[in-house]
Amino acid sequence: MTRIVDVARRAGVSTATVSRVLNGKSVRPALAAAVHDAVAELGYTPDRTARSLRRRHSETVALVLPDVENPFFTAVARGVEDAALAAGYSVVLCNTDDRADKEDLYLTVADVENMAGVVLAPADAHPAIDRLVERGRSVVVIDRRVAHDVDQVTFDNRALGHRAATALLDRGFRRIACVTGPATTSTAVDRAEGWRAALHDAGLAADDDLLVHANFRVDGGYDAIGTLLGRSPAPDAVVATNNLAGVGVLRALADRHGGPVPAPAGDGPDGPGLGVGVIGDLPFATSRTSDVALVPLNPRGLGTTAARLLLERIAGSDAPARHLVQEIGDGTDAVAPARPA
Amino acid sequence: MTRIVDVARRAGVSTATVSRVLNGKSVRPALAAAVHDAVAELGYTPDRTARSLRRRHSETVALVLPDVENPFFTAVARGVEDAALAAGYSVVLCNTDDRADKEDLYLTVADVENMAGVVLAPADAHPAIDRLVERGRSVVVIDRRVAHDVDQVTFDNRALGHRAATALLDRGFRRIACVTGPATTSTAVDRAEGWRAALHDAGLAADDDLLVHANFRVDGGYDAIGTLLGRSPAPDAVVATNNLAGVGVLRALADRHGGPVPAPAGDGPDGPGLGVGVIGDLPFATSRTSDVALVPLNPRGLGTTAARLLLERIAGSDAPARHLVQEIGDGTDAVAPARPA
DNA sequence: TTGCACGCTGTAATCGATTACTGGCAGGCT
DNA sequence: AGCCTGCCAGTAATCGATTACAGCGTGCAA
Repeated sequence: MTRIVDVARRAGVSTATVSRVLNGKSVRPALAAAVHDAVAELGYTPDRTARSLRRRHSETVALVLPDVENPFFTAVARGVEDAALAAGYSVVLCNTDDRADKEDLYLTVADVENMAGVVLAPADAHPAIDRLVERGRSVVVIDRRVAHDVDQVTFDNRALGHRAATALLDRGFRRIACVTGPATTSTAVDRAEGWRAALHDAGLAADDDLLVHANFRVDGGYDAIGTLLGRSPAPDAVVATNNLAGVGVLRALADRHGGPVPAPAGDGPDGPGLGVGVIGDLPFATSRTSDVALVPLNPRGLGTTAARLLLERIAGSDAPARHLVQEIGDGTDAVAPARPA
Repeated sequence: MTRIVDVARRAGVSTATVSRVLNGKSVRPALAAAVHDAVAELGYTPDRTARSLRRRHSETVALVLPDVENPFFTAVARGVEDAALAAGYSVVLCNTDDRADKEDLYLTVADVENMAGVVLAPADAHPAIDRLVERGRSVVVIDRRVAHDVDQVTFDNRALGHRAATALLDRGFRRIACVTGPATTSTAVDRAEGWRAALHDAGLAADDDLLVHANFRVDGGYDAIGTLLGRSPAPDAVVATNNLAGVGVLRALADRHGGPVPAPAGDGPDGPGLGVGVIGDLPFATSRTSDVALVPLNPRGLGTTAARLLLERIAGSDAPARHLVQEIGDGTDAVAPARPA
């Protein structure tokens, strides 16, 4: 292992000078050149651990997610990883299973490991990030809004719900149900609100019968179809407000009578078909998705945006906390400042 | 930040004693108790960075994967994470996109970051792990076999291929094609070999026409169906040797005539249906999977097994390199030693 | 009683990079 | 000439935990 002293000796300078050259402080050109030569000859890379000890923070960021097995979050992870890596940071991945206690654990780990920062998709509306923030660690919250005064990046969830419902309205459906997540998550609530607003805008009632608070997993969507088909009158279409609920809905329909229908007229042989709208992407769909009204998201963009904010904080920005809205149009990753609440 | 000296002062002992208590060396019980009290009162946690500097390796393991967006690998990641976390290690995730250059980069990062070890699903048969091994870092290779003398955990891929083909034979199919991955990966080759053997065992010819070397992604499976339907005589069923190729196959069939058929008799309205067998799981399938002959895997078990081996190495085991075969029966994570090659 | 061995504890060195502080030198000003 | 300023480079302190080494006390044997 070559150390900084080896480089210093070889270049005929002090370790301080080597350090300065490597960190871009001003040094006489001749010495800088000698240092660079020595570094190249010895193949020297600074020891990250020693550097972290001295600098009091590491070059690692934590990405704390409810569920890495959800393709939405894996895409987020890719985005974070891309941006972080380009800046020389590594990403450690942490799964909370949507449980506050595991989340706390990981946030503590991030703290005692002196990680440079945390990107957090919180399990509930009150993540334990205050201590981290007080200690000067950078934190960016994504996907779900929280009341804390930290940087946040979310989608315009109300607009997403509105758009999904409108797409089904445009296809001619009239009695449109909504399968959303727990009422405790802002994402679930906001998307459902958008759905409701779209129905109102179309002059239709958003019957409470038609709103199901399930969970954001496959089984939630699956079971919700059972519930909804028991309503009378039954809906003629359903909006699933996230990808996994959408998978569950589609699988339930496939198990019953062959899948979603593109328009109200298209009754299948096994009963009246349901139209389906899904907020999110279905990268592993095993059926035709052209009959589904998809409102694609841009989770990877969400990840890169969050990482960018985080890196700015790590670099020392002390601007007031920002709340960005991740744009989704056509997979670009443009970002708009949040509407004033 | 409370440091070890604070604890030492409070307990009225030296830092050496505190360290020894915390690391389980023998210390007079009275002092140990005092240290424990002080630790509890101050809420002390040792600084991992400082510890890593001194111990010359960190408490982090790298998990280097071709593609975290593939549900198979995310499940592997969960397994590794569970086991590593239980042992107090963090996991950093690295995406190689199946490219050797990115893989090299990450392996180098793992080295210069003094990571305790690496779990690697290699992009090709010759990962650059020799330098890591020489430097005494622990390495476990998973999923694909390599010629290096390191611990490896794989599935019995030949048996998997055999089983998938046999399942289709049992359903009455006779002209069974195979869509597998690049001929450069042992996994793709072995599974195809199993497919071929099953046909031979049934007294059928494994026509070269029916073996497609695609890639292990969705588009590979999708396009392969186009190729196979152009053969004459066309196959009556197809084995996809990994999950994503399976997704592609199913989606291609859905786009053409409504999906897989459970048996050769079941011609659909839009043409002769194909039977489908898939090695792997389809957690995000949006169609009925009961018509698909699934050979489920146990990627999470693969991950925990690999992590277990890795942790043993990190703890200092210098047993000869092991090659384990991950069992898949019923989702358990039992492990058998490899058959002698 | 003296000597030796053993076991526990404390002091201080160590891991490797960063950086506060000090000192030297050059150039400009009075 | 004498003084001050500013720039640059080197020395050494520093981050916090671990551990080699030394010292001390106890107990046993001669």
